[in-house]
Formats: sequence, C-alpha cells, structure tokens
Amino acid sequence: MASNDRRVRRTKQRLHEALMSLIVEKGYDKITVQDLIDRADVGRSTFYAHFETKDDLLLSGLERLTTDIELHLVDDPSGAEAILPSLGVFRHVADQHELFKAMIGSRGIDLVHQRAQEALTDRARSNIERRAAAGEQSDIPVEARAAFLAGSLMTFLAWWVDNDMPHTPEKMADMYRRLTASA
Amino acid sequence: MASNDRRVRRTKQRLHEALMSLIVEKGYDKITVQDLIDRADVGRSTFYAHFETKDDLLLSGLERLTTDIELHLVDDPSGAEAILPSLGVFRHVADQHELFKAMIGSRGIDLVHQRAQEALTDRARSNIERRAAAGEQSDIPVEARAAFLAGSLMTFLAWWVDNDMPHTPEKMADMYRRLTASA
Amino acid sequence: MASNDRRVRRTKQRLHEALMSLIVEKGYDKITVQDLIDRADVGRSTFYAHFETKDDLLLSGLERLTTDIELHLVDDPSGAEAILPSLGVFRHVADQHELFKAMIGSRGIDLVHQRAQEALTDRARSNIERRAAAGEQSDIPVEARAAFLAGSLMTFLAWWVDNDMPHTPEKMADMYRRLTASA
Amino acid sequence: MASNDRRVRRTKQRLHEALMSLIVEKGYDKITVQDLIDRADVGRSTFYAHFETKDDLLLSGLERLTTDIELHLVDDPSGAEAILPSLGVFRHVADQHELFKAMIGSRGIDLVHQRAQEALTDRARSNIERRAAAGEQSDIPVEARAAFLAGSLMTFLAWWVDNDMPHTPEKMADMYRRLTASA
DNA sequence: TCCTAAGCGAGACGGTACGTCTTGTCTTCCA
DNA sequence: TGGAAGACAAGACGTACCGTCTCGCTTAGGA
Repeated sequence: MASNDRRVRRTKQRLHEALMSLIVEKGYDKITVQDLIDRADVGRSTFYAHFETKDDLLLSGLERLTTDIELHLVDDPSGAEAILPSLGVFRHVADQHELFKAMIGSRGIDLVHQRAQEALTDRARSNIERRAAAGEQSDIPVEARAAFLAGSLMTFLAWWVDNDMPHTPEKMADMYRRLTASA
Repeated sequence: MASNDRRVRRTKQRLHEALMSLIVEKGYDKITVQDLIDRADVGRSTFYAHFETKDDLLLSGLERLTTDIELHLVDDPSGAEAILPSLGVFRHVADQHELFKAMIGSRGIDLVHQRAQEALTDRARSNIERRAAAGEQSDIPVEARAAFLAGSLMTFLAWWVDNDMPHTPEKMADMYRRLTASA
Repeated sequence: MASNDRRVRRTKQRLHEALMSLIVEKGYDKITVQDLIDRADVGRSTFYAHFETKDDLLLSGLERLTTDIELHLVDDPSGAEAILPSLGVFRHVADQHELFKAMIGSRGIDLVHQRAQEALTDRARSNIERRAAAGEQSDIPVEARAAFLAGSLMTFLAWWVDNDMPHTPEKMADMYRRLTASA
Repeated sequence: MASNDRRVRRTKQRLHEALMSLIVEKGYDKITVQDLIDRADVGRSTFYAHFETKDDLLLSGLERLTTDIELHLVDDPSGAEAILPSLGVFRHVADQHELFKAMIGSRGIDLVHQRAQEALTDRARSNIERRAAAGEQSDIPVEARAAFLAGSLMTFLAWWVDNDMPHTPEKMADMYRRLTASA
C-alpha cells in the first residue's frame, strides 16, 4: 500500500536519523536497540519489523554513504586523470567531519570501513582496467594495485579525521597523489 | 611467593592459549568469557582476578605479537635500506597464516589491527626521522608519510591473508617497495 | 442500515465460529487475537470494532450457552420435582462432549465455569425460594444451599467430561439426585 | 555446596514471599516476572535459574499449601468420623482469609483450585476405600463420591471467602456435614 | 609436621540487552 | 462510508553474557 509505504519510509528515516546522531554522541558500539527506539520514538517491535539487527540498520543506511563517496570520486578539472581522484572525497569528508570521524576514524565502525574500502577498491580496479585497455601497462597485478590505492586512501582519511584535519583537503589530496605516484 | 608466581603464570598461559585457539576456531567476536574459562579449565573468578575483560586478555598477549613484528622489520641484507623493510614481516605472517588471517585480515580483530598499525607507524616515524637527521628531505610531513607507509603495509598484509597468500612473501615485499617508492 | 446489520452479524458469527473451533483445537488460553482474525478472515480493526477483548467475544457467545443450560434444567417428567433437575443438562452436555470438555472440564475456561455456576446458582436460589414460599423449611441459609447445589453439579459435570463420560446421563443425574438428597 | 544451598534457599524463599504478597495486592494474573524480581530484589536470570515460569514458582510453593490443608483434615474430636472432616480446613482458611480469597475464591487462581481439589479428592477416595474395606457399602462409584465431596467442599470454601466469611467456621463445617450426609 | 595464606574451581547472583510475541490503537485504502 | 489490511507503540517474555561475589578446597612455604 502506498500509504503504508509512506509511513514505513518515515519510520525507517527516523531510525536512521537516530542512529546517525547516536553514533556521533556515544559511538556505535555503545548504542543499544533501546537507545535507538527511544530516540526515534518507535516501538521495539517496529524496529525489528524493519531491521534484523543494529548492524542491518547501519548497513541499509550505508548505501547512501558509499554512493556519496563514489559521486565525489571525480577528477580535479585542472589536473591529470588519477586512478582515485581524492580531492572531492577529502572535501566531502570535511563537510561532515564529526560523522566521518565516528565512522571511518581509527576508532570508527568496522563495517563502515569495510564497505568504504570495497567501494574504493571497486572504483580503483575498474579505472585501472580501463587504462590497461587503453594501453597502459604495469607488471603489478591489478588486484594488488587496487587494494593498495584504496587501502592507503582509507588510511589517509582515517589519519586525517583522527587528528581533526590538520591540513586542507587540497593539501591532503596533493600528498596522496604524490605518495601514490608510483602506483 | 615463587610458587604462586608459577601457578599464576601457568593460569595466564592457559588462558592465552585458549584465546588463540578459539580465535582461529570461531573468531574473536563470538568468543565468550565462558568459552575461555571452559577451554582453559579455569574458574570464572580466576579469569577476572587476572584480566579485566576479554579485550584485556587479548591485549596482554599482543605485546609478543608486536614485538615479533618489529623483530622482523629488518633490512633485506641484499637490498638498499627501506623505511619499512617488509620482507621479514611477510615471511613471519606466512608462517602463521591462519592466526594472522583471523587477527589482521579484513574480518579480523580491530584492536589487533590498531596495535599493529601503531607499531608500524612508530617504526616508520623513527626511521624517517633518522633519515631526516642524515640530510634526507621531503616536503610531506613526517606523520603523514609514516601513516601512509604503515597503513598501506597493513592493507597489503590484510589483502594478502584474506586471499590466502596468492603471491610469495618475496613478491609481496617487492611490490610494496615499488608501490611506495615515491614515499 | 439493514444491510450493514446483516454484514455485522455475519462478521460476528464468523468470529464466534472461529473461537469455538479454536477452543476445541488448541484450548482457549493459547488462542491469540491473530488466530481468531486469521481463522475468521477478518481484519484486526474489525475484531476490535465489535469486541473489546478475546474474553468479550467469549462472553458474548456465552449467553446462548447459559440459556441453553437453563432450557435443559427441566424436570424429568417421570420424577418428583428437584431443585436442580439435572438430567436434561447431562444429556445436553453429552451432545457436545468435546466442546463442553474444553469449556467446563477441569482444564476448561474459567470464565465459562463462573458463568455457568452463576446461572445454576440463580436457578437453584429461585427454586428454593419458591419452595420456601410454599412452606418448605430448612435452617441452612438459602445462599449456602444454592451455592452447594450449583457447585456440586458443576463439579460433577466437570468430572464427567474430564473422564470422557464413564456413565450414562441417566446414571449421572440419578447419582447427583441421591448425593444431594439432604440438601 | 552447603553454602550455595543456603543462598539458593534464601533466594527461593524471597521469591515465594514476593509472590504471596503480590497475589494479595494485585491478583496473580496481573503479576509480571519483573514485579516478582523487583519485590524479591533478585536478578532476572536468577529467577529463571530456579523457576521456569511464574506458574512454576506458584506450583513449587503450593506443596506447602496442600500439605497444610491435609494436615487440617482431621476429625473434629467431639464428632463422628467424616469422610472429609472440614472444620480444621475452614479454621485454617479463616486464619489467612485474604490469601485464600485470592487463591481459591471464584476469582482466584485456577492452578491452585485444581491442586487443592486433587488433594481433597485423594483424601476422600482413600477414606472411602478404608470404609469400604471396613464393610461400608454404597452403590455409587468411589470416584464419583470422592469428586462430589471434594468439589462441593471447594465450592463451599470459595463461596465462603468470596462473601468474606458470613458464618463461623463451625457453622460452615456443620452445614457441609449435613448437606453431604447422603454421600 | 603442621599452619596459614594465597590461588583457585565452582557457580550463585544482580544486572543489561537481546530478539520475539501479543495486545489494542491508529491510519490509509478500497469497494 | 465503513470494513479490511496492517503499521505501529507498548511492554512482557525467556535467553545470553557480563562482571561481582561468596564459598570451600588445594597447595606450598615458613614455623
């Protein structure tokens, strides 16, 4: 039913918002289902009608996050094409510093880290393969290069938000580009 | 009392062994304190007399791990000096593949990942500073370089054990050296 | 609207039938409102539009039961007048053995037991009073006699259906008459 | 271990006391497990370590009740031997009027009613059989007589406590004896 | 050889969170 | 416009672990 769809969407939305605010406030691990339903003003069974577990709620909200990240993986217009153009990502993360610190910082959420890394790896792999098709060569396996590029970008992002962004997004992106120049 | 020391050491040892075997069997997260004391054949209060929590038991056993890793961070005798000479580490990890997969693989234990990364970062930082004192220069901040080198090595290790070591330690170390040549 | 009245009556009827069949199948206590509306093929809100609770549904259907019982409390034409002429009741219960076992057996439904006992007590009381007006005397209070007669008949009925009617209705009625001869 | 036995016994005792006081205060049906553990100052898991359900707690405490009742089923010293000598029981019930009203009154607890009736039936049956062995005869089956005597006594007790004991125990016992004289 | 204090196993305990279940209310759609 | 469908808030249920605790038994060193 359409009307129910609307109600359902509203309920899920409230739970996602509750989750996000609680992650920033007290950290994902300390959140209980009771916290979530109190904050979202939702019944316990309603929670379990829509999500299997707390992790399920988190993951279902993560698609937006990874989509967002991918949308920001666009080339700096002024520069040469990079395998993982990171400037947009650094800027996006800066915009929601607190949330990203709680999510992908070193004390962040494992699940988020994994998903984000997967998304970056996928993007890196397809870009590498596109270049390979265009004639570029490397004797380092594609998978290893993709993992390396994605992993070091995640590390860089985590280090950056952990230390409350000691450099500008531009400087970070520049350092990342130079450090991975050999890849 | 010497005898008590001996008994205490034996009790702790049994708990550490129980932890390690259970990590490989069912994964750290699924282990309960009850599992540990059953496996170690130890009383519940005895566990809590020696360790505050399951994490505490893990961490107290981790010093050996990080020490081990540091011991293997030695220069390949044949090659030039690297900031993070990784060959020994890849070899060491290969020797205990199952355990390291459960500990530092992408589905591994967060705490271990953090500690290992800290250890690598510390080593990287001090090596960079030693070189700086020797005249080498870089306009990328030491902290960023150290985080990058340690993080990408961890990522590489995780990718390697996740995929059940598709390459030899020598090939991995070579790839790591070349990919980080710009750092 | 007459048509609505008809629909309403039909809905109530279906719920009553669902209740009766479920009582025999799984026992009153285990029945949930969901069971009832599934069986009656009725919406949840429809149930609550007509009945406040499961007990309410039961009670509203009970009037027929007590009326029935009262209709069967008629004198055995061949015998002397009894305060509670039980033969018709035993026969009526025998006709719907399963249902009455689930309703007034010792594992039956409390509410039904209470209502039936009330009905019997009322009848006993008015019969006693009619006799008293006709000159009969007893130094045992009316209320006590009525409670006694009704209660022991209920007990007898319960014992009978619990044990799957080990005697004929005639034998039961005869025993009841003789055991309560002093009352 | 003796010490644990002592602790366990104390815990169970507190739960039984909590149950009894709550039965009088709000009625058995409205009591939740949470009420019980709050009142007894006991942890939730402790409750479930000792009792499967609320009913289990009730039943385990009921043995004392039925034993009590049986102990009071003794002959009135002054009178002739009765199958169910009720005076002691009426007196015992009077002593704990509130509790028994909540337990065996018509709005009482089904489980208790059943158990008490079983206990009375057993006693009646064995007394009847003893008499039969001594030469007494009746053409009414033993089971029917026992059920009748026990059931009518329960009814009488229920009626008495429901109406807040309108007669003395002696009067009640006397009425019961005379009403069941034919049995 | 006995004494005594610590280490220890066993497991009861209070407490917290879980995921499930049922209730009675409320909202929307549809015939 | 009223019944059907079913989402929802509320809250009790029984389970799983946690970290604390009390209790006796063992055990080994010092008297």
